[in-house]
Amino acid sequence: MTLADHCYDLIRSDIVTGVLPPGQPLKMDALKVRYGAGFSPLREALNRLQADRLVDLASSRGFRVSSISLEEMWDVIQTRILIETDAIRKSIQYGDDRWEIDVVSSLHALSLQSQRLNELDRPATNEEILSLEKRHSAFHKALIASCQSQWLLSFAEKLYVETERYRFPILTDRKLNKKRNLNDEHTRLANAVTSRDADGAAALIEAHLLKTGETLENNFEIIFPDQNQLAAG
Amino acid sequence: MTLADHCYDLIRSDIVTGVLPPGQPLKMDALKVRYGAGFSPLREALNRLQADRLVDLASSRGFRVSSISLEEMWDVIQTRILIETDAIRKSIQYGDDRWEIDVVSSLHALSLQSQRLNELDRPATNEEILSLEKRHSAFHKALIASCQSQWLLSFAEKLYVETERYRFPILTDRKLNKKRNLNDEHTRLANAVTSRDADGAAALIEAHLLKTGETLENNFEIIFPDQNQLAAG
DNA sequence: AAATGAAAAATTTTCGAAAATCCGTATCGA
DNA sequence: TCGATACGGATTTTCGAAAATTTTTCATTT
Repeated sequence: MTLADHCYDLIRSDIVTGVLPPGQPLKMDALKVRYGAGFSPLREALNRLQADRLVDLASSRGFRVSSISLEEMWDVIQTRILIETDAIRKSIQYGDDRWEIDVVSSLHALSLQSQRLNELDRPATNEEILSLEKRHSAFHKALIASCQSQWLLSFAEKLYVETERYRFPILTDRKLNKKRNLNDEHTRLANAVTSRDADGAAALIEAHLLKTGETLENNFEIIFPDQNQLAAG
Repeated sequence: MTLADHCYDLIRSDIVTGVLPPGQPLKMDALKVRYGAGFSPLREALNRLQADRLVDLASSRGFRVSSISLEEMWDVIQTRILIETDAIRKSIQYGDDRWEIDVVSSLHALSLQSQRLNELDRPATNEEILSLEKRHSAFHKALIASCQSQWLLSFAEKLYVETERYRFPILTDRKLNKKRNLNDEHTRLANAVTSRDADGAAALIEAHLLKTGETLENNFEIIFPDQNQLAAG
């Protein structure tokens, strides 16, 4: 892995976790210090992130973390529904044993960590939440992995990351209580997959994403005060 | 516009027109000479093109033009159908007068150039074909322009460019006769749009893209001998 | 006071040299 | 003969200085 790859991962993670907040200008000198790399790998990473719509680039005016808004969040959710319902149908159509096994095992990995964090008598550490998030991402990826379309997969990946920008800060906020039982929804999804029920799986994904959107909307103002409509500025 | 932006445009155009053929390794020194720029802007451009899936990057092994295949072409077409049918529905739902006018005027611009090239008693120049292609792209963009989803628009743009990789070499090959009357299909699309017929427009887009896919498939072997399955190598 | 514009400061962008890495070839030992 | 390994050239990747650009400051004019 090159330095540019490494910078890409680090900056992307900092944007998703909110360490680099929406709208934040990204000055090259500051980035150099923070990520311990020269101009070249940093600029390569930023150019990739621009293609992911995670940073904005204004000619000769540098990079900044792209803004967020409720409108944009619903755009991502709606587009995810379009992409992922199609991808899960194809995945169910083409998937083999190996794929089914991956779905089941990634679900189990996710529920183990989910359970573990639920039973904690203290707030979860950032590391524990990152591990949960990693398994959550892996499960969602597994569901559509055998759709046989590299384009759908790449779009789904980008959209997923963008939703995490809205979701991650909710996970780490200890004041918010997360009543929603995701385990149930995830299990039903995996069941639809193993019984090769394409219509059912598509409907479950859609419901799951709509519910996610509502959760994100309900917490948006609390987590991101005054961030809405920032794009208009 | 920065040098990096300019390099991006030039290299992207060279990939789409086939000047840089699929699979071609892109050596930095050669690019430096060809595009008259230093390492930095070139590498920035290549990193963006990688996100567009137009070039592949193997860690420390440099860039190469990404391969093409019939399989990949159908993946692009199928994904375009998914994205563009949804986008045109939303576009019809949200579009105002300005949008309708843009559709009509971009259709007219396209048919003017199309007519002009048809009536030529000599083969069209590369420049004339590039102008046609520009208007074709503008028309397709206009149809979905008011869908109100930046994500759909950015996906549609990337997919469109990728299809042009298969289509452009057919346009410039003087031996192939292009019987297909695109004007008719485009006019019907514009009509569906101005009569706000979402189902009709979606069906027309789908048919249009499927037909395009068939044309590309029929000409693939002639234009790209031995290119298929290159990805496997 | 507001607007203009020139000079200075801050910042981004670009360049080519230097470091790191890869790839083909030759050499060695089993 | 085959496989492993070391060498050298080719190539990519990274670095920081230099050039270009934007932003800020501040004096001057209207």
